[in-house]
Order: sequence, then structure tokens, then C-alpha cells
Amino acid sequence: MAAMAKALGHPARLRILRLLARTPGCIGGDIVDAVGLAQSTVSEHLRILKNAGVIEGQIDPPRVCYSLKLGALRPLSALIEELDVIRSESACCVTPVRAQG
Amino acid sequence: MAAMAKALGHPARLRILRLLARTPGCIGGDIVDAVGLAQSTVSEHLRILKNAGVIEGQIDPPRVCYSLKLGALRPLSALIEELDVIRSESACCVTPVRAQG
DNA sequence: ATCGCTTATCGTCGGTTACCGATATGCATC
DNA sequence: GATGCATATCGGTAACCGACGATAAGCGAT
Repeated sequence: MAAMAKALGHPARLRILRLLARTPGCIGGDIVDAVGLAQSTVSEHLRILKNAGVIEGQIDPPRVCYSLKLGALRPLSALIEELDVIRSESACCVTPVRAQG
Repeated sequence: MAAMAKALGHPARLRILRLLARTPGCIGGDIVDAVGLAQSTVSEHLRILKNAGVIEGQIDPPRVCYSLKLGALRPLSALIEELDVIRSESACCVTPVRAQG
């Protein structure tokens, strides 16, 4: 889970994801041009995203077609919502449940 | 934005956030016991989370009361949804919009 | 003013990450 | 089987991150 969040924790990878989301079809090596990094670096980022299960690559020789994995980020979204939906009634520092030595 | 995602990209920090979400009141140094790391390390994680704007600390001498910042993760949630809501109709590799030399 | 409690900061060390150029791989074509 | 294209992998370097112990800082109580 943390790995998935970590995958999003880099500007270049976010750019790649946004690019994949905005592109109707799918793009091959244009990602390299888009992010402005070396081909090997982009390939590494793609590998990280793929390992995190966020994207998937479909081979279409000689290129590889990358696309977002639908619903892959759902768990992360659920976690965020779980964190966000706190009862605001729970005021701060009312009854600190400290371990009472 | 990437910084916020990066803040979530560590098991210890996720544990802290979950802990803050589950705790009705707020806790002080119990976080240290909960995550099982050194006090300095936890303090560092708290600083990162605070810098990312995910949590906030309210001073209640001699301790500090940490709590989640309501709605702070909303932008990240929006981003994820933006990525998740892709038209699944957009098939892969139908018309790769490559730059045609 | 001193002590005790809690948190923040500092210095350091080891592991990981990001980046690059160069090179290897895989496949279709000729 | 050699060539060309797109991607993956390798080797190396610089920067960052995470962890720790030690130490400083802030404040209430004595």
C-alpha cells in the first residue's frame, strides 16, 4: 500500500500518469519526449509504476503500449477517504488516552 | 502534490495517520510506542507529515497534540479519481498518436 | 533557579533512489 | 542472417531518505 503511494510520490511519475489519463489511445515512446528525461530513466519510472500495479504494458511490437490500470488506485483512494472521514466532533486534546504509568 | 503522495509513501507514516484517524482524542508521545521506532525518528516523520500539510500540531505543554487536517488529502483524492475515471472505451493501441516524423 | 517531562534538532551512517550514457534484447522486415 | 526500431537492462555517480543516539529547547512544578 505504501508502495503504491510511493509510486505517486514523484513529479515525473505523476506526469506520466496524467499523460496516460489524458491520452485516448495509448502512446509508446512519446512519454520520453513528454517528461523530458532520458529514455532509460523513463523506462525505470514505468517499471516502478508497473510494479506498483498502477499501469500495465501491452506488447505491440516493436513498442509497448502502456495504459492505466482501471481501479488500481481504488485501495489508495479508499484509504484516503478512511482518513478523511473522521468525526470532526472528536475534538483535540480532550481526553488524551495516554498510558497512565 | 507529489510531496503529499510521498508523505503517504512510507509504512511508518501510514501507521501514524491510521493511528491518528482511529484515536478519538489526540495522543502525544504514544505515537512513539505505537510505531515502535525511536522518538527522534517519529518526530521526523511527524515533521514530514506536517510539512506536507497532512497533519497539524497543537501545542499543549509539555506535549504537542497531533491531529489529521480535515480535507487536506482532498486534492490527492481528486487526482486519483481523475486518473481512475478514464473512459474505458478508449481502447489501447488503436490510434497511437505518435509524432509522425 | 532547578528539575522533570516531552518534543525538536543535530550529526552520522548505511541503504535506496534518480539520473544518465552505453549496451543488450526482441521482433518485424528485407 | 543482417538491419532498424522501440524498449529493457547495466554500470556508475550524486543526492536523498530513514534510522539511530545524543543533545538542545520549552514549559510547568517544586
